[in-house]
Amino acid sequence: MPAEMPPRFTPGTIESRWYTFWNEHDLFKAVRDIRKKPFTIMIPPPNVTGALHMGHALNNTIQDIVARFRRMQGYCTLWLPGTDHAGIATQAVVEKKLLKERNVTRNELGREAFLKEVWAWKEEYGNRILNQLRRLGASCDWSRTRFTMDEGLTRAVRESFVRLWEKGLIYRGTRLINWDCKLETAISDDEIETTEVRGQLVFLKYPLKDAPEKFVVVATTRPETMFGDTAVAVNPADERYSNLIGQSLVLPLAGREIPIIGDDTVAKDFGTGAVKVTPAHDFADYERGQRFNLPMINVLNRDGTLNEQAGKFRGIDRVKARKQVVEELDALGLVDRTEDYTHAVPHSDRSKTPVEPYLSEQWFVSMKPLAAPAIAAVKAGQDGARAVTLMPERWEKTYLAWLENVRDWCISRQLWWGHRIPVWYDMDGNAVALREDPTPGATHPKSGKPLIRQDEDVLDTWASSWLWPFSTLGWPDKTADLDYFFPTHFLSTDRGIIYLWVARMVMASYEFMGEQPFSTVYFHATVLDEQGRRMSKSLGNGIDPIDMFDKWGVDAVRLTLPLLTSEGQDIKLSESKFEMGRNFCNKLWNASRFVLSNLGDFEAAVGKLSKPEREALADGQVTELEDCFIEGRLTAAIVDVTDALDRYKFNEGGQTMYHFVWDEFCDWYLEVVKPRLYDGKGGPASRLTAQATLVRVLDGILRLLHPYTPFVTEEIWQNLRPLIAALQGDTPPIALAIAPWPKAVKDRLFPAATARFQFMQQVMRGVRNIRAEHQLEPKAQLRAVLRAADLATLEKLGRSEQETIRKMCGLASLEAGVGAAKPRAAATVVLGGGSELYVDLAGLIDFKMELLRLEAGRAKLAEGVGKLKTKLDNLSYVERAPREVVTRDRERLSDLVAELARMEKHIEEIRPLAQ
RNA sequence: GGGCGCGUAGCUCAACGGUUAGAGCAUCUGCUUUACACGCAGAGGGUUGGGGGUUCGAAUCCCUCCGCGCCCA
Repeated sequence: MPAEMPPRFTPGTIESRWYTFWNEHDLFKAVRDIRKKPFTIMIPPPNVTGALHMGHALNNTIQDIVARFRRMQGYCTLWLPGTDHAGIATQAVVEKKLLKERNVTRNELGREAFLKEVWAWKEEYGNRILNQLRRLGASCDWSRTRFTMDEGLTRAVRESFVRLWEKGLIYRGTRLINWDCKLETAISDDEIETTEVRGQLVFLKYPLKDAPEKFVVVATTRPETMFGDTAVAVNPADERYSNLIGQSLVLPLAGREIPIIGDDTVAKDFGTGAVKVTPAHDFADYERGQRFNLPMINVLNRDGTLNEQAGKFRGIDRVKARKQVVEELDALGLVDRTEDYTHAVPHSDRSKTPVEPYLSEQWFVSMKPLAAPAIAAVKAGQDGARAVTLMPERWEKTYLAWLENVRDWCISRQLWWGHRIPVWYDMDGNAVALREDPTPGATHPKSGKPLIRQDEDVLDTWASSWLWPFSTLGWPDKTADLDYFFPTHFLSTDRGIIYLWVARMVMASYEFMGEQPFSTVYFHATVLDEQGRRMSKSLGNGIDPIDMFDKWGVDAVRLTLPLLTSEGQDIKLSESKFEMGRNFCNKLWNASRFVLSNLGDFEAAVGKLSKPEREALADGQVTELEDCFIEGRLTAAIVDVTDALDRYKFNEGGQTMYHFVWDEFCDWYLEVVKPRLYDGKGGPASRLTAQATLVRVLDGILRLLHPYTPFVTEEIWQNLRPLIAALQGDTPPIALAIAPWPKAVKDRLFPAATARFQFMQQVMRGVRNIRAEHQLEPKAQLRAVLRAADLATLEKLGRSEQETIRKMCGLASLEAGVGAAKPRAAATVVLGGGSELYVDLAGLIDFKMELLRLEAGRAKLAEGVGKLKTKLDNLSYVERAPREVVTRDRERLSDLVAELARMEKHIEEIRPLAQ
């Protein structure tokens, strides 16, 4: 055993050591190879301002499992990493920093100087999250790291913009958009966080024009927007108001006349059933305004203060104005009442201020024409195949619902950090989009007048990330990478960005590449806290993955996360959950210590073999029962794990390995094989076979586990590597990370040996059960008798297996035979298939206990018999159920009946002893 | 309001319509057995949220009610 293997697995040092090793040998570099199939994963680029959170840890663990699995399977695997420039977030971070450190604003600095500052910040801090991914063990091709503001990706953004422009799919228009009053920019839905706010619902009285003493009362949480009201809407089915439809109201303070309109989308039971309509400051009202052709009156300035429409309230911030307007109206007797009211208010994720729906001139992309192919992509064709498969499948519905009702995309942002909109204007304001910056003196292609200025705004960050699957490979150039690695194969992401990113990538890919961006999209679980709440900074309930890496080891975290969830179900996480992964890693570590410590003489022994002898050993031509058993179980594990990973069932693969390593390899094989290693059981040949089996099976385990726990498996495997080399007579790969994925050999399932081994397990469990239930001295040497049902059963247990049972169960003797006699005073275990096990307990126990034990067993059997009888007595069951099901039940019943009878016989035999 | 999901052992979760519903943690009983106490050997623990239906057969499919979560409006 290598001296450096301590009895507890200590993850710390080996993690960085192997990560460095893998990279120094360029093992993750995807080198195009026409003989290999490509397998491509594009990382969902995290914000360059970001820090690794648990969602990232899970998502990137999943991607790394797939990447490592495919790499080991021999695919030319590319996992391409990178970050996005996160326009608003990054600009906000740098603005804050400048204000704090130098007390300057970006406006004081000027656009160019400010952008220099942002780039400097990016160079210094922008790699944090990528380094955290390295810590996680991510097997990315770092040589291909991309950033959405790279020269190449910038060119891609520009090319895409101009192409859409040329197709007439980009237009400028005045629309209602989400406005961040603090940052003074349009923002996307993604940058909005809806929070519950305690506010007030104010009931305002709007007088009827023709009967000023009468009022319509409207309820609102934003009274200050009343200056923008251009109607009051009621449900036409609402008897309280239906007769008023068509009449006019006089808008207080403003004195304007506004109509009462009938709109069946108005909720009769909300507030008073009459709502003020403010098309320029409310999304529902905006649509209402369009339908009813209402005027739109903007009452806000860019900074959130009221504008001249608000008369004397002009220049006052909307929140302050809210109070003042109510006071003023109250003085006029126009406030009916106020109620406390808790409601959901959209806040800007960045500035934490309430977002205002704001009417402004922005650039938009027409989405309808782009949506059609993206819709077709997820729908199954005639052959049942689809270009893009969503997992779990149910997200198709969400995806389709969005695309089928897709609205035009506001792509302009009033920021400096981002891709500047490649649109230039002449002196008359005629716009043109250009691939290259215009040379001095360039003119507008249509007006012929000189282009005098570029649009000030930048594009939404998503306008670059929707190109990510191909811009990262060199598009718009026709590169060899693009040709080889695209379309990509697997995308793992958060379901929260299904619209913002996933659907848009599919649209962009069909538009610009003519095919799908990826074949499978996997929406991973959301990581919640112990109480099932989303982890968030404001709640402070987040668990920092880096802390968990330090505390439990990266492998433990990586293994635990997929083990905790089946596909699509969210994870309720607490720190202590990682104990499971930590304990497993330690188990694997110690099993390996055991194996390696018993292989000191292995290389020398193998060296003495002839070539055919060595090859037979290497081929796993095993003879002993336990060797066949564990080889068979390994084969089954290979089949199951490969299948699970092929289907992206990470939980299943992890469970399979957990169970195989712990319950089969450690608990049974290692224990059974010990006498051959320690005590010379079976002689030197048997020892060598055991050693070869240990090498082979541990090698297989390490390979199968490597995608889940890359560090500990690599560490162990490197220790095992010389032994693998000796056994195989060749040079294994330099690292487990690039070792071939195990292949299952069909004829190595060994079903007969497995059944025999399981019989042996049954016997041993029987003895252990008796020992425990009767609280016998652990060291008491017991005499056991196995009465086999028949010769075939008896032959399941060879001399060697009987010895194993004796040794592992602490038996003085084990007598086995078809006609073996039951000792007079014995505890009994009725085994399946007609065999029985007796443990002679004369003078050792109170047989009242044994009577109770048997009676409990009888009750269980009787219950089973009862259930099966009822089932089989049912004629329609026998007639309608599949024959094999009925046959199986019949056999099972006759077994149980026989067992029950024998159990009863034993009870009667015991009864006199229990007096 | 519309859509989606969830409710199974004390807790967290599994379980292609078909053996007596399984794991991990927790609990209980033993154990310093020379890989591992981050361990070993045993055990207990369930009217699968309630009600109804389909079926030979339901945790699983349908309806309904109750509770919880998410998305869209």
